[in-house]
Amino acid sequence: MGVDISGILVKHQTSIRENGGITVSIDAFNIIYQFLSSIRGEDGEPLKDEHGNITSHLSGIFYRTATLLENNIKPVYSFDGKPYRLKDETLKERKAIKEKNIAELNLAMENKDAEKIKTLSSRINYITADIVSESKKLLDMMGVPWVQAPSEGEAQASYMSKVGAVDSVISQDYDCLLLGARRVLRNFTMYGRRRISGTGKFINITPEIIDLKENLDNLGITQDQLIGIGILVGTDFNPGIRGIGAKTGLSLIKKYGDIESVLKQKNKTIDNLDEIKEFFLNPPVEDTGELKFAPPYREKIIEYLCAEHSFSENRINSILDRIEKNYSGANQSSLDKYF
DNA sequence: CTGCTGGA
DNA sequence: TCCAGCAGG
Repeated sequence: MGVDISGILVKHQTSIRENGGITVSIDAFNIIYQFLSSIRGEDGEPLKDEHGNITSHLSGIFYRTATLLENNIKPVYSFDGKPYRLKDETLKERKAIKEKNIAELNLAMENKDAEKIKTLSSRINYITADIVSESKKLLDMMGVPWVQAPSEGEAQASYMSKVGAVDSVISQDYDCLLLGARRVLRNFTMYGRRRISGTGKFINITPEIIDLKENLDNLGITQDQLIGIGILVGTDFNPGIRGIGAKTGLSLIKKYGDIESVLKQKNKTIDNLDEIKEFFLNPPVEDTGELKFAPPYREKIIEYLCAEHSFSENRINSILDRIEKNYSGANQSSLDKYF
């Protein structure tokens, strides 16, 4: 997914603890999609409340956000607006369906459920307008700000790190670096072992931090050249040049100076090259005002998650207790002011 | 994905 | 006490 320039990047192992106090941006659609495909019950379906409404996104957002807040990390969620004009909607949709089917297929294979494997292709999940509005509503109740990106949420999230509105972007995608994010945190809330899909094997996952300036200095290239490497390798907007991976891309860009010269030497073309470059250099984004955080509004959250959506009151209360430790100085008037 | 629990 | 495996909604 995204731009695979992993092979040329310097990464540092980090931990949630040593990042206490920072502010981070998160591409909301990206993680909601992950939650919908990975938070599932034994039947392989997303979690649902007693009325049959999907709740995997609420579960994921609540627990993920809580983990960050408990560690004194302040998240801002960036929601997709209009897709960038270069994004091929049909391809994007097919890609999403494919990814979901792969995730479900892995699950079915683990369960050795032959019948389920057959029905996979007919089951498709979309991020609906309800899922989006429910997610925003929960964030409001948790006192966590979100921004509506004019276009791609990832571009907006990266821009906030670029201009210092947040410290880092939490993302698995290296696209953020092409988009100018100063720092990217990967595997940030994962700890210990993670199952490799399909196989029964586990690998150790550790959070890592990637610093843009450090990497540009280390590689001896400019931001424009990094973008050139990314486009040669392939982005969401172009398939990339066959035979060019991150390392080859780097040496070609360093040898010839820019992507145009590389393409000329290789006698290749990339459709919409200028527009793709423009997207990474100057994507549609907006300056955000002051990001306001507030203590979670316990009664509203209990009402929403437990009464309306069948979550366990014990569980939600104990998580809220943990979050509230970071807001011990807050008083009732600040709560009233916020809502 | 993350919390919780029961067996070692 | 620890962590693998299961439950959550």
